[in-house]
Amino acid sequence: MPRESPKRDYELADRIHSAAIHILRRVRAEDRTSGLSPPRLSALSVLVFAGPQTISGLAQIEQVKAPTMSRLLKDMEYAGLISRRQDRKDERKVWIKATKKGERLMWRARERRVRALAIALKGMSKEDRKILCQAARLIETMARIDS
Amino acid sequence: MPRESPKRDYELADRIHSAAIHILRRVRAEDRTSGLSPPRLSALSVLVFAGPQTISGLAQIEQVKAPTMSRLLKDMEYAGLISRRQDRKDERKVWIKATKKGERLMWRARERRVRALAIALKGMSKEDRKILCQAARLIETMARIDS
DNA sequence: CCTATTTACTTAGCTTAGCTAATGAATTAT
DNA sequence: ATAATTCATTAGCTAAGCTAAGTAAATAGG
Repeated sequence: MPRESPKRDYELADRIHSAAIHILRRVRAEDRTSGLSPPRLSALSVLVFAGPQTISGLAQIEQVKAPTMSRLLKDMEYAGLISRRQDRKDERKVWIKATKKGERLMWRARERRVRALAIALKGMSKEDRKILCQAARLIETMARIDS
Repeated sequence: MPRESPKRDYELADRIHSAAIHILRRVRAEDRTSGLSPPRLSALSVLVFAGPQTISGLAQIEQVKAPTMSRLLKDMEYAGLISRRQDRKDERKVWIKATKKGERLMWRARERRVRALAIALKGMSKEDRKILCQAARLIETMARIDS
């Protein structure tokens, strides 16, 4: 329990928060070209990269209530991006899966999104990249620990 | 124009993006306790930490159209969080300023928000913190360069 | 075995936040 | 002087969030 220096922790947290906001702002602009809204894109992203989910499971992952997810999925199904299948054992559950079309759309969107960031990284030194890489890993670890 | 390694740039961008999402997810939960919605909190944050802005200026900073900002501010004024003053030279312009009440609310919200992150940093080694600090600085620089 | 409770999803109805289009008023350009 | 532009607002729409209430399936208790 070292508690190195509370004051600097506070400042550092502030800086990280600010940096996160700026990154996502930048990236959001790219998302608009996908034709899908951010909540739909985000839900689709889970389905594509983490596999099929039940509706309430997906709602939880996306930090949204079930009715909200239910409606998003209704529209996405209509658009041919996802498909449903009932659980064999428990007929209340509905498994949601990205369709081929949904997968293609997601990959393209992710490509654009990440490319926008990659462009910004292009001029950076090897050392700077290493720092960013390590920082990203630290944050991912941090995020996984609780919740 | 070195272009170190496009492939790894791509991966790194992906990781940073993911890290940013996780940070903001975590922090958003804190914001709910402020009683202010995220767009309002964010606009207020600009007013408190960057000083008074015109309405269209603030809209631009928040990446929102003028009518959207206009309505947000109407409600925030009603809540006593901001005040308006016409520009002396150009009577079309309206300068928006956070009130004392707005400032207090913002500081408390920021405090909670940042504290949530600071808790996660608490157990980290000096080296890890340094990496995060440098990374945050790099990202801020990166974000300021274009747009 | 039947009833009661819980769980998964949907529907209905509300609020907030985003947008565009159109308006009014002030400024700038021709 | 008039035309074009700029700043803010209003009106009216859509999307996305919520809660409350409803249906159907699964589970628990007596």
